[in-house]
Amino acid sequence: MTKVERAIKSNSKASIRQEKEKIILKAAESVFAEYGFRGATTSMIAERAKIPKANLHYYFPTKQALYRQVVDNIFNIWLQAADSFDDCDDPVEALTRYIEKKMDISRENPMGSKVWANEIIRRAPVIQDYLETTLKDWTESRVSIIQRWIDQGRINPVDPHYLLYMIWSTTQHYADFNHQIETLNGGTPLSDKQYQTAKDNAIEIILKGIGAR
Amino acid sequence: MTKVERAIKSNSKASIRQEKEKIILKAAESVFAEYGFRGATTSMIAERAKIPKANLHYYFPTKQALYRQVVDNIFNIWLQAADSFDDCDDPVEALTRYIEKKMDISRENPMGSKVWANEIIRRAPVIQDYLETTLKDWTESRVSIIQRWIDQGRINPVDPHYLLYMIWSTTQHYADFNHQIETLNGGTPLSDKQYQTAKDNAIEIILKGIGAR
DNA sequence: CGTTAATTTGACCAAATGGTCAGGATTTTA
DNA sequence: TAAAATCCTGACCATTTGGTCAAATTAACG
Repeated sequence: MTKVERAIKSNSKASIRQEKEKIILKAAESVFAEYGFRGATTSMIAERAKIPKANLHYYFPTKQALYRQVVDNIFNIWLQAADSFDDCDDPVEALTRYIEKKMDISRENPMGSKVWANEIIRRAPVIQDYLETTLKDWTESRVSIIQRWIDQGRINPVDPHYLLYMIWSTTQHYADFNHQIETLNGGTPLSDKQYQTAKDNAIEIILKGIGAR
Repeated sequence: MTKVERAIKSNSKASIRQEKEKIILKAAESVFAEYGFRGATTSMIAERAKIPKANLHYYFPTKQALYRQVVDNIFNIWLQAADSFDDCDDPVEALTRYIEKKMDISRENPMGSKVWANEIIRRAPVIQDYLETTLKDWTESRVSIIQRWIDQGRINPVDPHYLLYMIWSTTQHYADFNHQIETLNGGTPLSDKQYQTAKDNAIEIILKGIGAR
């Protein structure tokens, strides 16, 4: 009995679409992550989702539409992490939380991060509007917060932009380059303990690096 | 008079191959950077090199061969940066030099960095052997050096691997994600001055972060 | 039930793809 | 200058690609 068959059993037609879209999106995410938009093929995605290609096109009429959906989901996850920066006015706590959250996302959703990386490398044909609006606004507001910390003498004077880039790159590296890290780790993925150490090290170096602790 | 025509003038048949291969490789690098191996097409590369596709296939019989050549060139650049880590036993100077060199490479050769990123994201189908031999050996030897610094109390105890990953990610981010950075910078690339600041910030935060200064 | 609506899929298509090739142009060499 | 070697390219080809469609299957509902 397949997942879909089980879905049919449990809730039938109503949930079959929901269930299948989820399966397709997951398959699509991993194929887009690995090959980028152009390099990905709808038959690869269909194969990975274990459905005929024609069925895939029943749910998502075009490759574009499917890709768009995948990217939207990723952006929502990104926004989740963004929230963890709020909530707190203390630089140590705010940055610790943010870095932790981003590291967790890299571990739990590496494919999403890779799709994002591919998008940016291709000069963001699909998400350019996000970058210019949501991302830009969020960044500017965070830059202000960090600048205030600097003005208050709570952290050293560094350009907040480059601090953010450092956090983004360091954390996302564990998703985008996990294959390289795995290879250097003797061919096995980082254990939970190793990953915790990586996380601690990242937080430690960055916080100490800006004189926050 | 085209570049090639000039090449013919200056040295003729002997250098024409050399000259054209360079043009093709440069075009190929930028297309592979943008679309990955699968997503790139030989006609796109030919178009960007301003030659007929058949001519491209005269110099590089297959897309694979062309890609291999591009990746080899990039790896050589990588090795260049690797050298700058040697020469010196002082952590501050060695790391400063290394980070500087990597930042310079990101600025001067962003396409190469992107091809590398694509390769890793694709699980290194072409360069896996490099990762397991050259990169692994280099990394292990650098890890030993860093560990010695720690044992000597010259820097704080951090896992050297994660320190290296941080350096790689931070520096390469300025190449791989330069479009995002540009967008957040108001649509214009970082000026030389801004780039210098980014470089200084990266060095400052990392060195202070590990207690080296 | 039986009718309607949603889902599934094999067969198909036009366009794009990596690559070939014959024959022409240019340069080198004897 | 002749012929050998290298370089160039329009036309071509088999395969792959994104996407369609009609017909079949399954579920929903009165």
